[in-house]
Amino acid sequence: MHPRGHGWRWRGCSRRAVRFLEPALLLLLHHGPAHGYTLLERLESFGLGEFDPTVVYRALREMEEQGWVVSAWDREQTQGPPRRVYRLTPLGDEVLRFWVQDLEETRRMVEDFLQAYYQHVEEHPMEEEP
Amino acid sequence: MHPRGHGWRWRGCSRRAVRFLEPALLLLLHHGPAHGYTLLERLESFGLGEFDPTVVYRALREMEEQGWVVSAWDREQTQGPPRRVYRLTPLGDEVLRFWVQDLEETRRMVEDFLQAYYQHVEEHPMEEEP
DNA sequence: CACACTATGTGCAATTTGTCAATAGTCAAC
DNA sequence: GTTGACTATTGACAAATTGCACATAGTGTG
Repeated sequence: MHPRGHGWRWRGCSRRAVRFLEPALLLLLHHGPAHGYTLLERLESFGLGEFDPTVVYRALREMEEQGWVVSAWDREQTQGPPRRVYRLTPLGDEVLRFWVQDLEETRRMVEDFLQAYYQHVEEHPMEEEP
Repeated sequence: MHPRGHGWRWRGCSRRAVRFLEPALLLLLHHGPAHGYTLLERLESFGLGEFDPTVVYRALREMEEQGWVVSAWDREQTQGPPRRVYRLTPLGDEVLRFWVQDLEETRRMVEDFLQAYYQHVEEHPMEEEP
């Protein structure tokens, strides 16, 4: 059974993947330059769900505004229209390291939360309804 | 050093990959009924950062709309104006269990990401700038 | 040329989040 | 008795985020 239909909107769940988008793109670009369309595919094989192309392209353009990546047009080796090839900048590399620190902290938070949950339900296995 | 000033936004802590507010409130209410103001304080002692009161109260009202909690006014044992005491419903209890499953999945994602990162930087310790 | 696939982009509505300010009761001190 | 500090909740609106529908355009195949 799924909590939809009980008023569960699945927020935070469908949205969760989006929160990983920027760090995931930075990490993929740490492997080497790439263009949006392949990044889109690699993201999915990354364990996160599917992404709307628009969202990915937009994220890349915003990351370029921030100076985390730079892009150049590639009109050559393409099986379609020209494509924009993104490359990580030193700043982007730095930002990726900060993201990693942040995810470490997040991991601790998730673990603390889950531990608190399991410990509590262990001590209070049945909840009496008043 | 913090990446502010490099275009990194980091307002509050909103860009964190995981949002804990709702599951944390559900877990706190699993301990027993409580009103917003104390939940606000307990959230902070929970290891998560500080929360804006408005955000917490709003979350509680929305959770009530969803039927995860119910509230009643308490005009008695108060050191101030009447307060709204929230209590977890059976549905809220169920939703908490789904949140826990979701956080387990999130934990796996964070761990996979971090592992991919560390593995990659280990194999490519220095990035040459072209 | 019609069609599938590659590749990127615009624009806008809907939702979510942040913030500022308002209201209001209790208590203690002055 | 009123000023100020703390308790407690809410409203309204701006700003940011996200989803989605659609637009554009090149390449290769039958």
